[in-house]
Amino acid sequence: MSDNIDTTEKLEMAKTYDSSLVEGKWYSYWEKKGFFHTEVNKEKQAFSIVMPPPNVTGALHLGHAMDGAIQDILTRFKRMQGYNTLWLPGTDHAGIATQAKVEEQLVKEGTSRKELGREKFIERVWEWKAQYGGRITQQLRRLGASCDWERERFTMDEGCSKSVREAFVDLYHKGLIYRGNYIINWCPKCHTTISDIEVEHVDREGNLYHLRYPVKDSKESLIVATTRPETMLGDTAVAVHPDDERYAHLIGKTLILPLMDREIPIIADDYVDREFGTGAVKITPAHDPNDFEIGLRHHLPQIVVLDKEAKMNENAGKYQGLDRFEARKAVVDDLKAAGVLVKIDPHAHAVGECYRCASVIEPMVSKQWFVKMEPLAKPAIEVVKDGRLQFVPDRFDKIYLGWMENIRDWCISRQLWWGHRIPVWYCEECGAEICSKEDPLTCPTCHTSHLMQDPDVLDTWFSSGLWPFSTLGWPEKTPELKQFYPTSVLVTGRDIIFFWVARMIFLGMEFMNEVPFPKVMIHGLVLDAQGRKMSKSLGNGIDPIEVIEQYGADTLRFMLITGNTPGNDLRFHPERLEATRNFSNKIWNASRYVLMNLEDYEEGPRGELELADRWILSRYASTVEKVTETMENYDLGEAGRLLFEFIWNEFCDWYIELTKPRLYDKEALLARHTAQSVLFEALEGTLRLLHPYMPFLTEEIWQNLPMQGESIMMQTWPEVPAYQDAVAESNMTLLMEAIKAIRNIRAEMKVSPGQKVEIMMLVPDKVQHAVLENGKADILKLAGGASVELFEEMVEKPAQAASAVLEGIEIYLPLKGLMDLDKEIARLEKEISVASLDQEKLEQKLNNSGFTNKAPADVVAKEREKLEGIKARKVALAERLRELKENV
RNA sequence: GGGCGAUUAGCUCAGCGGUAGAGCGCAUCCUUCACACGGAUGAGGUCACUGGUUCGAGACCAGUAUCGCCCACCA
Repeated sequence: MSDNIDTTEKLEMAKTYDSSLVEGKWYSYWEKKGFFHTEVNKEKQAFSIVMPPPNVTGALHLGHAMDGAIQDILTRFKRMQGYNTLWLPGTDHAGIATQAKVEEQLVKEGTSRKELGREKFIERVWEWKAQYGGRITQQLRRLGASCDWERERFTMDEGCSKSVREAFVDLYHKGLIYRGNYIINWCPKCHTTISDIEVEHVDREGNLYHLRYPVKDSKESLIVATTRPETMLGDTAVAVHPDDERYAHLIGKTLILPLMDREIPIIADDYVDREFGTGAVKITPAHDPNDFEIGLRHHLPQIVVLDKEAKMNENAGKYQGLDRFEARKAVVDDLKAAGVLVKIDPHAHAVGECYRCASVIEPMVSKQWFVKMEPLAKPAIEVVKDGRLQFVPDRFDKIYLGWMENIRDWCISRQLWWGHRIPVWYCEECGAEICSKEDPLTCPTCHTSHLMQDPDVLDTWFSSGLWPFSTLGWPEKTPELKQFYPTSVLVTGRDIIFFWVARMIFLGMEFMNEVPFPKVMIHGLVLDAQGRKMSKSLGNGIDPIEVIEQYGADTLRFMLITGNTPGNDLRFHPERLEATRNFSNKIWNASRYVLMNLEDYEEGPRGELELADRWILSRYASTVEKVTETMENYDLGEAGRLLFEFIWNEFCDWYIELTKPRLYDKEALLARHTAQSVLFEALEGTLRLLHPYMPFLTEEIWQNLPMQGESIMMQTWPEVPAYQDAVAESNMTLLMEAIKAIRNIRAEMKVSPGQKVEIMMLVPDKVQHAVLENGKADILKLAGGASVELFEEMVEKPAQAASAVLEGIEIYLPLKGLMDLDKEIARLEKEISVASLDQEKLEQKLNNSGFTNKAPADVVAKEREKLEGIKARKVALAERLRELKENV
């Protein structure tokens, strides 16, 4: 036990649970005791999860909180089940985001990245990381995350960097990484390329400009339609469909490109859609992905007309220096003046925007590094198809496969400074390209030392794609890698399936020749109350830390996990926080009750179990079984719901109430001890079941129970006890039904709560009779009776009495002078009509020979039984009604 | 242009082949020694629509509508 944490302190018996008083205490206790840490242990089966590394620049948001809660629940669950459990945390260097953050800071200081220079700048980023990078991991601790902080990793730490280097060099030598001039997505604001999935397509209102290009040496002309007239400056052809009769005679002819006075050919290509626009497309190979492809097919020149700022460059003639949107206006004006502009139609189309800064992306031909995807995608597709890797829920299989099957090469070079530098050097003397794990000193070809490293860094996702094994020591064959790879399950949001999950799968297959995880548990997004994504620009974000401070981490966790189904988005409703907090408080108070009555508890054999004891133990056993099963199936919401129901509706509402007479009777030693013992067992076991969901609350309570052991989190997961007792469950149901019926009459007849009434019950069935006879005391207490009298038969039924008719049982509350007879008559009539409806439906069903012939025999028998019950009940009700009417 | 998800009580969501459920909200009552962040009782649903499969369908199939989200090179 740690010096500054006193866990022997007696439970503060406050009526309301105050999470803020206990959460910090327990977290540092767990961490100091080393409960989160795992060593390799070949004797035990492993369970491992790698945490999706949040950006170092980030602050915890509700998405992280949900993601973390799920992983922590699974981790705590498996740890208690006895697995050698590792939840490996870490953060991501997040190239663009981090660089931008530090650049912002530099601007405030009146300097800039360029002024500082590359080396100094990177130093500054590391300083920044040292200072602020721990925020998000501290926040994860607030959530209760039981990850192994001793193994915390960072995508740019030494080990991960070594993995990145290894992976790059290996892929390079296999020919799976190449450099070349291709069309890429350029962000003019971030000044870097971004990959295809980092481009967000947004529908925008724009125009379709129709331009007339004159045919050389002819009076004819060709009208093309374009949404981006300024790119005409880089046109190197116009394409028409090969079978388009309108233009067949023009194919092979030459056009004069207006404004530029350049000659460009008319070519034929299948790509052209005859229906769209005029059926003639201007081709700008350097600035459009399709045009680029067409350009390759027809060997067209590529004329880049934009620079890195998306301003027109020297190839744009007099437009040089204009921003692309200014250039558009200028070009359109000039085209209009030249009589080339035929018309402008409004036209909505998708514009690519930078996922980060929302600038319009410029497709551009540029020399970049790419990962060749086809060979890597193949095994990554197979493992999902043959089930070696499964998405939970499985509908995400299709989404993943659809993407993987249509994947294009991955542009991995970024024009940033913060990130993993591309391990390629160019010889300034002979032009040789050297890719190596060790920094080369001389050129292997010409042996000079004039080498220059490629200035670019790698896409952040390249390093996170190696995360499941780079964090375990790869490329070294470490014991950790051996025990914990493949990891057991990956938990992440559906928004990064392509960015991250897919990359881990194909990189895992390539380097480990094994899936990185057999299961991927995909959860939805946390939306605001209106169902919108939470975002900075909308200002609708909720800070999980504020929620934790107000309601407690347990409440936040439970709320985020329950109330929806796996894979679906969750709307954030503050009212649900209150409801969940009330649940925490309910558990707290139920435990208070148990603890208050456990002061003199000593272990020892129980006396005879009462019905309620057998019932709650049976219900507890069934809860252990179902909770375990649903958790094994990753259905955490359902398991949470089961716990909620058991704790509140069964343990609190019924069992606790039923133990009171025994607990408050200090004379009945054995009976009291028995109740104590059962209460204790059910509560303690339930706390263990609940611990993964509500680690702090359960620890606080558990530490106050007369238990040996350092922490609930290190206890074993409950086995299903052999307490199942169908008889007890059905007898208890009968008793509860009777009590509820009496309560109902009292409420309906407006009998004041203080008013004790005589209760008479007609119970001909011997078994039922015995059950209710034994339950007399409970009925008195829970239904507010002055006396309970049971009859096997009743010659004369009480006249002025309200009644309830259950199946086989009639209950009478003589309320002479207290009741409104008309009201009671009306009540009975209503019940009879409801019963008649039920009877009618059942009879219809049973008269249907299709049903009786084809439905399973037990279903038919059950329906018959039901009908008999209803009939008998109806007879009793009618009888009762008749008697009452006679008395009016 | 494809794909996915949602459509069930006023609200938020479970249920996924055998007579509709929870939480919140609402109504009435209750400050009894676990809890008013509570207890008791109750009201409230032709399970979006149309067909089909089945003895039987919120539940399975086909389609329609509305909303949301992904993906996509029609300039």
